[in-house]
Amino acid sequence: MWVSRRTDYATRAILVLALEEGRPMKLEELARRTAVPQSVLEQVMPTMRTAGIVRSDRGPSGGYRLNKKPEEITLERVVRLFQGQLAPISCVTRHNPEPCALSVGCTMRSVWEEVRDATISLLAGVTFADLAGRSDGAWREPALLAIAPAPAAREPAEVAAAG
Amino acid sequence: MWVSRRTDYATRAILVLALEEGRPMKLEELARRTAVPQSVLEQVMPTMRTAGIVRSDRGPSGGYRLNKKPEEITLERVVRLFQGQLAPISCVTRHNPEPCALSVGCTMRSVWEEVRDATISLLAGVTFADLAGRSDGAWREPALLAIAPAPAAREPAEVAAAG
DNA sequence: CGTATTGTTGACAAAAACTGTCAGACAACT
DNA sequence: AGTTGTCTGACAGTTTTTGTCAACAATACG
Repeated sequence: MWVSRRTDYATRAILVLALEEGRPMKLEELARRTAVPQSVLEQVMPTMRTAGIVRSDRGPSGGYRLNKKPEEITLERVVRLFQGQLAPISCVTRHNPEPCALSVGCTMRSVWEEVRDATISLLAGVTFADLAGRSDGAWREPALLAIAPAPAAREPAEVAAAG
Repeated sequence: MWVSRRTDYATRAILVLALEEGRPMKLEELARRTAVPQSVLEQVMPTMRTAGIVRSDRGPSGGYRLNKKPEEITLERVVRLFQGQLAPISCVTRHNPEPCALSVGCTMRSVWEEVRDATISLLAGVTFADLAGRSDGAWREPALLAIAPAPAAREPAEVAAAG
């Protein structure tokens, strides 16, 4: 039910690039605009380059650009890249699901499959052109990025299940 | 995008109890029927008891029973209990979301909210009466549980994002 | 009462995942 | 050649997850 930080970072980066369509953006600027540590983007961006989502040019006047049109990049694509399998549990991944300890008649399976499919179809239906459209300006203000990131507190809802 | 093992275990346990409606089931039997390590169920079941989902009786002839009718227990309830916040990212939890580093105009936020809501409404729409209905027999065969559980391998899909 | 049976609790260890940092290699442009 | 910028892998600290265990509390039954 949770998306890793790198996934979050990646989507932000693509969104910024989509808004800046065309102009190559340096890692340093991209990091600033997305409020992501540059050292992490150093890892994230090459992964997306390998996947064909962005292209990069080295040297002065280099930087990152989208390698496709924003409307061709779905959120699912990006999430998948960093998140791995989208299934909520290992016995219902779409490709080679792990054999279930309760293989025959594992009833829960069908529900997890539904959750998976709902998530996937939602993510697959959103492109970065859509997102850029929703964005409208606010992102372009570097001043807004000055807010300090709060430390993440991620506690279970009601009772601690673990000791 | 992933559900913890304990969440999985908990749902299995409730399902088995729903199928056995009425009869109290000992931890040991429950563990066997769900293929869950007993020592883990020792943690999971009391949590569900505290939450009012099951009741327990000690002593000989004791064990666990559902504390509500299966149709009153939604999957969301159980998942929430162990999974904590269902939002895919910390700035979009329904209750006190963490302030976003890009608070104003954080475009991604709306999508994560959609993912969250889709997941929640799906989980909230499924009760354990439904699940028990889907189950139909297969679960009742202890023989089917003999299959050894495979070690979980949970790797990113395409390119390793981390070193 | 006492004993066997069963759930309860908290501490704990090992493993895995996540996050962020860094240094040095490599490529392209001037 | 030098400068700018990307690429890669190793790495350390932290947090989460997973499972185990032992001591404890309550109930049933003789």
